[in-house]
Amino acid sequence: MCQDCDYHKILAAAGLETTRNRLHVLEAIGERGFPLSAGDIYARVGLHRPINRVTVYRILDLLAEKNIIERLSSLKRGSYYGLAPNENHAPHPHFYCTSCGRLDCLSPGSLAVDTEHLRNTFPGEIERVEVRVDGLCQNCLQQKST
Amino acid sequence: MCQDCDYHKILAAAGLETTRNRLHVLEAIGERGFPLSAGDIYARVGLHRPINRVTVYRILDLLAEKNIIERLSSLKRGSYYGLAPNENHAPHPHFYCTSCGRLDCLSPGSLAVDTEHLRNTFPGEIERVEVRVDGLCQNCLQQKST
DNA sequence: TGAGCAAATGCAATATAGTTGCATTTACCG
DNA sequence: CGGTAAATGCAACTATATTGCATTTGCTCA
Repeated sequence: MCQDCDYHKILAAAGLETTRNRLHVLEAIGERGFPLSAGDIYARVGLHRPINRVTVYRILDLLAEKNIIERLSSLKRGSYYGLAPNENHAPHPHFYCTSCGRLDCLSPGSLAVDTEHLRNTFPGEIERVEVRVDGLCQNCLQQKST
Repeated sequence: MCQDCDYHKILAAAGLETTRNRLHVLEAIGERGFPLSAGDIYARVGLHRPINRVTVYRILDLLAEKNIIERLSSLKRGSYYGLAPNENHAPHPHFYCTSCGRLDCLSPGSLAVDTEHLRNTFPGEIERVEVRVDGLCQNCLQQKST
């Protein structure tokens, strides 16, 4: 993710002003193929223009609340952020490597979860389902065996 | 979870000494029907006997590493801990209420995930799959509507 | 255009969760 | 009983995130 998303349009659709910081944050998240930590995003945005750490956190909170980005969890401290599912991106599971700490996107179809039954029977309200696979990525696995 | 687990036996099987602190940590986790945060566990164990925060963290790390307990993530900061899947407990998804912040166990069958295909095709090594449903629990949903 | 205003951002201080190094205590083994 | 390794305690520290308040930015309407 993502060449296909017009960030300006997305922000406007959510009723948010299109500031340079917000665009840079979105670009930082979208230009990598995998979710980033707040610290990573802060560092990447900072390459373009000085920005305050707090501003990054606030933008991330705002974008997550508006469902533009998605907050993802892992076994590491701190959250990761990726573009939220939308017309261009189907919801998909992630893979967390317990060795190198990188979070990767798995293809939407790689792990089928049938939420139908739960949605029909659960007494509360379901907003989203997060599926994360933990283990060793190919790289780390190979390095261990040599 | 869990009346069915003999914690002493479980610790011994993992080659760990059965200290009072470890038993109290396991009891604290097992006696509630849902996973607890490190802070909760620290507080509950402290009711029996003074214990150091660091000791709790170290025991949690150790038990998680030995697969006796399972570290769970949520949208909140910090991890939750529950008894790990074993002969008495099938792996199961969890529900995180974004309003009250409580993490609950869902029944093992409530959300079927077919990992077969992924396990056959994934180039790395898969250790576990964590499935978390986010939304509003029944309680919080009712309180909002009144 | 520019004054007024709300939203966005910056900055410093603080909070929360977890970690590290080292000293002390406990529990096992001969 | 004495020696030794494991477990625990304590203080300091790190990383991540949040809060309150001051300043800047950018939109709106005269």
